[in-house]
Amino acid sequence: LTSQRAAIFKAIYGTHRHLTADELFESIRDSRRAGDPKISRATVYRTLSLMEEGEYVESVDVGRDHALRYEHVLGHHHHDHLVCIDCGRVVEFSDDDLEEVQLASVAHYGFEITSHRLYIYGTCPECLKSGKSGGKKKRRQSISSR
Amino acid sequence: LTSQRAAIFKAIYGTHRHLTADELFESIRDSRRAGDPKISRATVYRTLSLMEEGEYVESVDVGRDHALRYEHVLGHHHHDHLVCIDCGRVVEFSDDDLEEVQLASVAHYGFEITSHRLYIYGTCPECLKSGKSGGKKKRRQSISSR
DNA sequence: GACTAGTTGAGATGGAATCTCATTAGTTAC
DNA sequence: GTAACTAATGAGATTCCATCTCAACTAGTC
Repeated sequence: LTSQRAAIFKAIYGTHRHLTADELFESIRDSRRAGDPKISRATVYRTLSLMEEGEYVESVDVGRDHALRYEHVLGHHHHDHLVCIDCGRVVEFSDDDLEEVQLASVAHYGFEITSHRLYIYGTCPECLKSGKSGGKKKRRQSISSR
Repeated sequence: LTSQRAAIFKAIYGTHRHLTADELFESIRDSRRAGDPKISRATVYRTLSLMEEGEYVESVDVGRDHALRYEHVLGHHHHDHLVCIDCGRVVEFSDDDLEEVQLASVAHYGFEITSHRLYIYGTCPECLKSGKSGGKKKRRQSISSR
């Protein structure tokens, strides 16, 4: 465990935000705190891979046109995302039954399942109330990840 | 409707495979069939965006280290995707129970649900057999779960 | 101190997708 | 038929995220 790795660890476990590798890199590089070492992007990426493999962090793919974000995972539970197509609001949710049914659905294909990604799109209560839905579609939303 | 667009349309509706923009581009460029026009990558990407917006095709995100794949969507029933993170193979599946459980999971948030996307990632039986799957690929695969 | 193994930093590289802008094709007006 | 407009195209440059390369560094061992 080098001082670079410790700094990354500290940064990720010290916030509840979902950080990108680059945000992490910049925050450590620009930090004036004592003990924060010199660091390079390569090290951040390498360390995040290691941490992901060791299941200390998890990456969240917010869409093809955004960098991956990372969240710490010790003491946290898996969740999916409910997205408002009008205002872009994201709600996290989780449901163990759902997880089970998902796995059951594909069991007979013989894959070794490692992960999944579920996005549910709709209009949130606030947007429904303000009645604007049905207006302009979010052209990018359909791409789900561009 | 230009001849380029027609060629793209024809190519995508002429197969059940899930093609990447680049595969599409190459197949049209290299085609010696009469009527297939000169084409550029930019046109392919532009046309795919248009077709997606018009709901003629849908993009399938096979993972961060693979290009997006496209499938035609007219005359098809909703389905989800089971994706091999090693070879990129995509299996379509659908399960009405799963759909119901999904809706039930988020019912209490008060959203008016319009659509969803579910990708389940794993290693397909063939790749499992060829045994290479512990190797280098793992890290790139981005996940929002597990 | 010299050997070895593992880690690091800076910049080069890679791949997918987008953008720029001059050229071309298609329409309409006269 | 052709001049004037408008829209679409192609080639290559560009962007962005992520990975790779490789020389320099560190830490532990003998």
